[in-house]
Parts: sequence; structure tokens; C-alpha cells
Amino acid sequence: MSRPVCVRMPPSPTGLFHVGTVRTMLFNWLFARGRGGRVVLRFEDTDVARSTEAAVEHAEAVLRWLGIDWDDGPYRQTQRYGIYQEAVEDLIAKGAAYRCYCTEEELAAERARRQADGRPLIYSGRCRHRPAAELEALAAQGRPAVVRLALPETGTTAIEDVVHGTVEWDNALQGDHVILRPDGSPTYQFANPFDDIAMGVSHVIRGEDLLPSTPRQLALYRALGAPEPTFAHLPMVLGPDKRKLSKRHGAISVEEFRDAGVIADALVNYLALVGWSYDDHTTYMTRAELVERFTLERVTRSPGVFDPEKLEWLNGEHLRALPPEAFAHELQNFLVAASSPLADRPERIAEAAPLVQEKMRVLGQFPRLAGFLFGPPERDPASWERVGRDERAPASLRAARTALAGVDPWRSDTIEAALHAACEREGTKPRVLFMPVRVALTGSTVSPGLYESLELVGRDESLARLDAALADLAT
RNA sequence: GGCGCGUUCGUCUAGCCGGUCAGGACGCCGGCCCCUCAAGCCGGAAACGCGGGUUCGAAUCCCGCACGCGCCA
Repeated sequence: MSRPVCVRMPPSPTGLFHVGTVRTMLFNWLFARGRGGRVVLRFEDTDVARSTEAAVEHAEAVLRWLGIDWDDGPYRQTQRYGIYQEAVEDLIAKGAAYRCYCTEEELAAERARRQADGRPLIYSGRCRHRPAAELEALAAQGRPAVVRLALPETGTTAIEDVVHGTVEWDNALQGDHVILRPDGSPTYQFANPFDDIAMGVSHVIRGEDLLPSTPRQLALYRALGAPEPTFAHLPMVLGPDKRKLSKRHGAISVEEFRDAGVIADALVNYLALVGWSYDDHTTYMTRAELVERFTLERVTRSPGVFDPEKLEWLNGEHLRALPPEAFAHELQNFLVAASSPLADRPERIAEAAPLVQEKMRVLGQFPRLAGFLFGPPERDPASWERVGRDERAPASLRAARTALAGVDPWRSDTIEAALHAACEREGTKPRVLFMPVRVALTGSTVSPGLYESLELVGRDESLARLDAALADLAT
């Protein structure tokens, strides 16, 4: 029963990576990495119409960004058709599979008949039991044939699923499924388990949507005499409407979260928590902790709703946990990737980073929060309106201007002292006097700390911004 | 329609070989701090799908139902 751990990640390269499929890959990866196992990456690109080369490269890039690596592959199923066809021929020779010549019309008629009789809508196995002579005649006519796997017709098939326990199916309700199409291409139901066998996969960890296909896949293992894997069917990741996550749920792809400024460790941490928990209270975990702590036994059975808000909160936690230099690096990389104009000034980013590290949930907030450190502030209309409504604003600005003009040296602590002295002279509370100053300097009532911001903007520019605000207020 | 899986605060979850005020987290509300916003700290509202049964005692075990989702068709 115990053999080397090997898991696989079998994405279909058909587009963006949504968080549900990444969650499944992550669980595979965590499981394997935690016990010295092997990870196989295999692109299931048999849907030729929808699979693209760009999607393959894109998928690899996303996995690299996530820090999810692999030891073997990437394989492409489209490059393995010869192997599949040969294997199918062997199965036919062994009597474990057979050619089926039934036409679409015949199949539809059969289905209608069964429906009318209230019998299960499965393939009857007509060609399986057809006399050899009849089969040959059909072949001679040049009728296209599919290949079906001969499933057990009686009894039950059961698995011991790591997360669901014993799950059992009635074989009489399965019906022989197609494994090879007339054009020689394999079906998912064949290529997927066949490759798992060929690649030595020991643990099949996949979404629960695949649970119903397990008995037919198991039949292939048995036909091939292959050792059966351990199965773990993970609960679905749902959208807010409790349905399987899909594009129409809005932002659900890894790329979208990355572009919003979610860092890989935070996404990995969050995703690990959808369908799994370490204990009754731990939420924040590093990648290393996750690898060390992950077990399939603690995977939940019930589906979970993906919550972007909690992801953003957790991202904030990860951002704050970063050493300041590491945070600055993340910021820099993010701005470059986003091709932000701020990205050309790494020194300034490094200076600005400490002012915002505590305030951000996602990196994407940076330009709005700290843009004023890179150039003239963009005035937020609502904020500016508040200044306009404050009749003490001109006095506050003037008092601050006078106080700041005399500050020497220009440092946050000396600035703080000067500003507080100004408050005392004016007889106003800091919050009152600072508001217009903050808006004049940053363009918004929401900003990083005022003293540090003034320091970074510099004396001349700061005074100029106060003057500009004063002038605008006068008109 | 058949088969399968599931059901604890709005959400993620702990607890499920019977006994806890059903715990933690996000979000929400209030407060403290305070140069704004965050962060931090303090406090609050908020859950065992329903019905039976077993038991001194059930979220936990048994039976039935309902609902949701998934797969096949």
C-alpha cells in the first residue's frame, strides 16, 4: 500500500487559471512537498479546439509566480496519442475494450426507449455482445467506430476516499464509456487515468466534481492490472451564489488577484484555508508552515465559498509581516509588472514603502496612497471640498506654512515639533489644523503619516503646495 | 430522470469514538488610541437545515424528510 508519493497537476490549457483549479493544484503540491513526493505537471490539451500554446506558457508562468513547482513534465497529452492508441489496441486484444459501431441516431433511439421504460440512461452494451460476424460486417461497411471500455456489469465498485470515506457505486448503473473517438483521439476518461498509471501517480487529489467518474476510471486500472491510487476528493470552491466557481463570478483568476497586488504567499495561505484547516484558530501561515502542516485527513467535506475580502485581509497581514526591504521589493516588482509610471523611481519607492506598509491590503493601493510623493498631488474632489467648507482652513495653512518655513533640519521629528507649536499658537487641535495641510500636500484626507510625508516631499515643494492651496482657496 | 456528495454565525472554519457558556477568523457594529486612514487593543450582534428516536445528557449516534450542489444523460 505504501509506495513513493507521486501527485499530478493536470490543467487544461484553455485560458486563465481560476482559484479553484489552483486550490486543487496547491493541495497536491503541499501534500507532495510535505512528504518528499514527486509532482508531475501534465497539460490535458486533448480539447484541441480550446487549448492554446499561449495558455500553456501562461499556466507555467502563473505556477512559477505562485511558487508551485514540479519535478516531472510538463507533459502534453496531444503528444502521446500514439501511446494511447497502442494501449487501446492491447485492451481490445485482451477483451477489456471493444469497438462500437452504434450511430448517434441509434444511441439516441436507445436512450429514448430507456427513458420511456424508466431505465437508467446508459449505453446498453449492444456492440459488446454483438456476434463477431455482425461486427465485421459493420466494419466492412466502413462505419466509424469508437472504442468503449468493458465495465463490470454486476456487483459494486467502491473506494476508500481519504476525505469522504467509503464511497460505493452500483456497476449495473455505469454503462460502457467511450475511451477512443473515431478520429483516434482519447477521451478524458481514458487519457487521465491512463497517464496517472503510466506516470506512477500514487495519490489522485482532485475536485469532488470528478468523484462520479471514479468507478469507470478504476475499471481501467483493473483492466491494466495497475496498482490503485489513493483517492482524495476535495470539496468544491464556490462563488457567492453557492455555485461552482466560474468566470461570471467576476474576479476569480489568479492573474486578477496578482494584478490587484495580492502576493503569492498570501494567495497560497488563503487558498489552503478553503477546504482545509490546521487547527481551531490558526489563519496566518507561511509557505513552509503550510508544507509542514498540511494533511489530507484535515480536509473538509463541505464545499466553501471563495471570499475575496478575507483574501485581501490576509494579504495585508502578509504585507505587514514582510521585512521592510522585502516589502519594498514586492512593491517595486509589482509596479514594474503593472507598468506603472512610478516604477522608474526605485529609490523613491524604497523611501515611500515604510510609510505605507501598515496601511495597505493590496499593492495596487500604492499609487493612490503615495502618488503625491512622486509628483504633484491629484486632488480628490471630496477631500478638497472639505477644505473649502472649513473656514479655518486658510489660517491653518498659513500657520503651518510659517512654522514649516523655519524648520531646520527638515526631518519628521522637527516637523512634528514645529507643527505642534503652531497648533498651540493657533489654539487649535492638531486634527483640525492638519486636515487642510494634509489635503494640500497629498490631495486627500486619507494619507500616510503627515510628518513623514512632509519630510519626503521636501521643504520647498511642501511650501509650494501649501501656497497653491492657499491661492486656490482665495478664489 | 438516475447516481453521488454535502448541510455549524452572512462567509471560512474548530468541535463530530455523547457532557464546552458551541471556540477562532473575515466582514459588520461600538469604543480606546490618535495627525487622516489603516494597524493595534477592548467590547458587541451573529450558527448546529427540519422531524423523530436512543440516552440522565446529542452539533456529535440511528431513522426519515427537506434543501443545495455535482456528475451522467
